[in-house]
Amino acid sequence: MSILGSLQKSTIESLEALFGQTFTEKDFQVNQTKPEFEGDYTVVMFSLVKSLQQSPDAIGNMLGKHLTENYPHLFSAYNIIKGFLNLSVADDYWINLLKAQYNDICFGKQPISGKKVMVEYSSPNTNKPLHLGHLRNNFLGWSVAEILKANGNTVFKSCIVNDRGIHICKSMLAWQQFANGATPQSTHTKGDHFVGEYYVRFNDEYKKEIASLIAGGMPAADAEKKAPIMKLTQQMLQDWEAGEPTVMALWKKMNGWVYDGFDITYKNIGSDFDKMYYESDTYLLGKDIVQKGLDKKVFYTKPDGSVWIDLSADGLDEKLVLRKDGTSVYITQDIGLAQQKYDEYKIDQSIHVIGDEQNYHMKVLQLICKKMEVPYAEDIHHLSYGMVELPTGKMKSREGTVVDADDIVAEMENEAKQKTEELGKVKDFAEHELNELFHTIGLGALKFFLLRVDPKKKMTFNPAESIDFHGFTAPFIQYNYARIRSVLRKNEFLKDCSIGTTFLPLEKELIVSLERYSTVISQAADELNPSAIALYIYQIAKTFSSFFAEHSIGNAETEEKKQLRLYLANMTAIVIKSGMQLLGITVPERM
RNA sequence: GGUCCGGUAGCUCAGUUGGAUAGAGCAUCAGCCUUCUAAGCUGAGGGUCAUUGGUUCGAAUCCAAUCCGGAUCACCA
Repeated sequence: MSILGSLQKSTIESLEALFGQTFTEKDFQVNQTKPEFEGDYTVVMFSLVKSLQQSPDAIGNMLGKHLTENYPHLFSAYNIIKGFLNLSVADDYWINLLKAQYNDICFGKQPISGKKVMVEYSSPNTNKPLHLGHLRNNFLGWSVAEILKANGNTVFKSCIVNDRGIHICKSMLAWQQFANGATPQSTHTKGDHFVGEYYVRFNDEYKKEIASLIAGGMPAADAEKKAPIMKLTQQMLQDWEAGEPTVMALWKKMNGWVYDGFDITYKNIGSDFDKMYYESDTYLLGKDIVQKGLDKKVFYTKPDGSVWIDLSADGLDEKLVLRKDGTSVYITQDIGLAQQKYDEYKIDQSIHVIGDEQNYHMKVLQLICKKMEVPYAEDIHHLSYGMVELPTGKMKSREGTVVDADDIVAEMENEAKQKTEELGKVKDFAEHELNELFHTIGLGALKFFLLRVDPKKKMTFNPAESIDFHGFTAPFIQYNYARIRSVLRKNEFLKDCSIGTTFLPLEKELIVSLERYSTVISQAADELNPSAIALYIYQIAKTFSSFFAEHSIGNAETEEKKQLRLYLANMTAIVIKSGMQLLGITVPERM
């Protein structure tokens, strides 16, 4: 049990013994003690005043006395300042923790609980390459999956590929009309980028046609519908749905190019999936559920034959679930896919990593599932994250104003290369080791940059300012890991050597922080928030960095001190490596 | 217009179910490499927590109103 948990438990027991009243851990607050006061953890008395009918200081005195007397293995001293009971945790406690856990690579993680969770993330379209916004999604989804695993869940990572629909036909049509048979191979272009160019080309041509129609006197709204290239695209979609062979062949060919490109990108950024869903397989799902909903009178039919749900009583609007021609819409597929995931994996929770622009859509999905009374309705969770914007505003693939995923990763690696070469510390590395290091540092910096911010907040990325490698960044953390590893290579652990009984302030700060790891993991899992991990690991690295500058490990005053510091350094390395892994970031042995 | 999200130092962000004198990084300034990696360390300056009112022992945090920014409300996905 964590020290926080032990403190809560012993406080509850003490209050019961002292006052004969039963409390839970929610009835009082426990904080880390501020550095300006003596102690490690603080119990705030005020919330107990009402039910105990005593002054905060009186309760604090009794509680502090009782805790130190009855739990001497946990608490060694206490003081009370203005209603705050500051408790000093016994040095023995930390020494024992250090001895037991300093080399445990599973430290902080929970055993498997049996709970099954699916995390759906990434969800690319097959008409354009991934951009910076997708990277935020990918890093978030992957990290949340790892954090949930660390918290004992069995996790399935899934991906729904938007591989059909009018937007896919746009790039197909543009290729058909303008490519003259060009291929990724013939142009030496990565497949997803190649197809993306035709998606942009479509929109350029479309705009031109609209402009000339308007110039000819047609109203703008009509021009958008009547542009010849759009008419052809709509025809192509109908042909696709009819399974017309040449369209199907073109579709398969171009999607194949895109998948070849995605494979490279996913491999490069470390995304992987246990299950791929394709919209071309799932877009008809959900229709039979709509029928059930009609039977249950959850849905209703309008005179033209279209099917709707009225959510106005829930503060939303009427929502279409089936077109008048009987074809399904976006939400219909999601209803069907949710059912399929549940049937296939018997999951207890389904997490959808989707941008906040779809908050409304996900709310509708959850509501429909509830009204349909499906068993998994309460377990659909939308992990909503804010958009990544440029200083000039939103990124738009259609207009080509995006920060491309492959480009930004390459730039970061290049940046890492430059800085590494300037410092000149790894001149003995072989070329493949150097490339691996640049990848580790560059991609790490990018992942950390995107993950350190609360997911729900939108963020601005300024391409003119390079992402930092100093301060609250992955390279800083990686650097501290490398320093620890260097020290550990140069010094030996002695078997059966005492590590002393006391701590200097910075040693103490480090072990107290390390102990919190499990609490931080479970908090991050509850909140589905990797930034909690990022913040914590940075704080660990910072504390170690101060410690490292202040105290020598190899030349410690005594052998006991040296051993203590080696234990501390080793445990710090393990927590840093473990925590960074939860963010999808690797740490180098040297840099 | 309805609904939802956000507004904390020049910039980017933390700030636990309300708690002690609101914290980091970047940038600026001043120090620190002859010893374990200076991608570092130490220190300084920098705040009307958007505004106003309320709730109470106590509010950046909760409530109400207002201002500003964003998302969304498609027979698109």
